[in-house]
Amino acid sequence: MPELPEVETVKNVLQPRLVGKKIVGVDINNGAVIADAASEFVERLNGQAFSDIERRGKFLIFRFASGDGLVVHLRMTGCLTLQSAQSPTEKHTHVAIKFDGGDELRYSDVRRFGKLSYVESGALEELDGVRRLGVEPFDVTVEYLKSKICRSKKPIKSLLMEQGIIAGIGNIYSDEILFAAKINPRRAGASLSDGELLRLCKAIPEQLAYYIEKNKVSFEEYAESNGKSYRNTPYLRVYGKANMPCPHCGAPLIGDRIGGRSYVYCPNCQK
DNA sequence: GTCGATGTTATCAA
DNA sequence: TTTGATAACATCGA
Repeated sequence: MPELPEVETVKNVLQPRLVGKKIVGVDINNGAVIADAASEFVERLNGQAFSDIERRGKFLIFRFASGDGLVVHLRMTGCLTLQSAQSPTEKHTHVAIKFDGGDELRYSDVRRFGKLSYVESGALEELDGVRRLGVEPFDVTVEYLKSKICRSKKPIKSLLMEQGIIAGIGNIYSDEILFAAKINPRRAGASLSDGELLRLCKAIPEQLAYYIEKNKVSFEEYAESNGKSYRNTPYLRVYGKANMPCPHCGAPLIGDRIGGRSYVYCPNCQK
């Protein structure tokens, strides 16, 4: 499900409620979502106290007072909620991290693509995936972007989704970014002019910041929807809107596929 | 019942 | 080098 704006929402919702909480137990219903052995995972989490939450790309990094950490990637359908231990559990809840106050952090994931990894202090950045990430979208410069894509024949949409170039952009927001920058998703990276690179470089942080803002939800609202309350989808301009009128020029938006991923663009506005 | 698609990513073959 | 298929898995809609 989530790309950077949604992961940012999860972080913002959980942060104030989670920091300071001490783990008194861990229930694992399905060890498939744990990177290492389940028993070891439980043992190491026990007694840890949360000190902070960070987001890096689409990864959530929970820091403990001990210096160790818990790294979570939600992939397609992963979901984290903080709930009372008494509240009914969803069908696909695989892990429950229990606190002394009687509530628990639950990880549910219908398709089980997501992963939870316990990481020792100092080894956080070396975790596979995290280690290979490119810059955060808010730190992209024209020079950086140019250096990464100017020799590539790959479609710019695919390049935007490469986590090793820019961390956090997926299928939805690559469509939205390219629409905002008025660039055809199929254009080869190497074919972009300096002017187009500039537009792209501006659109990347602007679009993500816009959708983070539109996605702000209260803790209660988030909990109520079992962590599925992503409120920014009504504001999407092209993703999932094939055949509907372009919000800019009114021409019908076109749906197509690149490398197995569907995308939508306006043939009139995006050259 | 079947097929295709779904917001992710690692890996492998051509 | 790069592109596409595949695999992990469950669910939904046509």
